[in-house]
Amino acid sequence: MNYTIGQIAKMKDLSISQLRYYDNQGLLPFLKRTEKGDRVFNEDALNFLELIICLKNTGMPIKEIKQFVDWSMNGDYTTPQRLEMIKQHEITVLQLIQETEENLKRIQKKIARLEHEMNKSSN
Amino acid sequence: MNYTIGQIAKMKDLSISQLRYYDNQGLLPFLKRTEKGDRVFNEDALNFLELIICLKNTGMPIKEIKQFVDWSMNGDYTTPQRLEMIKQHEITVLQLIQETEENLKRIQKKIARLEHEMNKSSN
DNA sequence: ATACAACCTAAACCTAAGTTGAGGTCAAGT
DNA sequence: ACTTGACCTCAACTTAGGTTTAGGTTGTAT
Repeated sequence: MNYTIGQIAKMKDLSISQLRYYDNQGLLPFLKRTEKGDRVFNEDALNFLELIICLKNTGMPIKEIKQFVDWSMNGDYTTPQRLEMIKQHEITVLQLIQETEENLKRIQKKIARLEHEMNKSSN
Repeated sequence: MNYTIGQIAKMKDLSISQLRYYDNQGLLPFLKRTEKGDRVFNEDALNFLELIICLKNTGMPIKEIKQFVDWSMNGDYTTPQRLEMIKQHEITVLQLIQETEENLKRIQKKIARLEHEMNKSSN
């Protein structure tokens, strides 16, 4: 199945200009074009894009994602580099989750205090 | 106990210019100054700062934090607004954690595939 | 006395991650 | 024929969140 940039934008909840921006930054080198020049996403492209979105949404900067993509296009001998990068990113994400959970606790404590305060002042 | 901006920066792992920037954006209205003009953080200020850092690190934009701070300085009748805002933020953070956990799974699958690929090519 | 460190302000500068605008191509429907 | 919609490029613009720079004050150690 093939998709246009507009269809992908809707599916993945990104803007069209965001997708074009990623392409310009070299994040989507696997994209084909029609004779007319329109970008074409096939299943493989969609799959790769999903990985890229995943890395982006977990805080990896675009430059770093580009390095990963460049390695991916460079064949199997780059597997060790990619593996190392993504393992490091896994650690980062695990830390992020943990810190966010601690922050969540603090937020919930604050909620409890504000609720207590509301009950007081309603008397 | 009172602290200087430099001490706070080290404690909270922020830059001094970041703290001054937050102050300029109106995030630290509780700060006192010495006669000389130096910022002074006391225990209350430190506590409030920690909440602000917590909101910031869970993705709340500075403008929104400022709204919260403004309400906080405006006395008890703003408790409902503050409560509503922070409850909404709790939901956002819960969603963020969940999405990040899903992304983590995808990253771990990718790691597994890359490791598999390395084993193959080492034969 | 003088040098150094730690603080200050205001304004200019910077980077990442996009968005917007002008001007253009093409295919489909009326 | 012509309008509409979906795509295109390239360059300029925007926004958030800071950092840097230049110039200045103050308190402490040598």
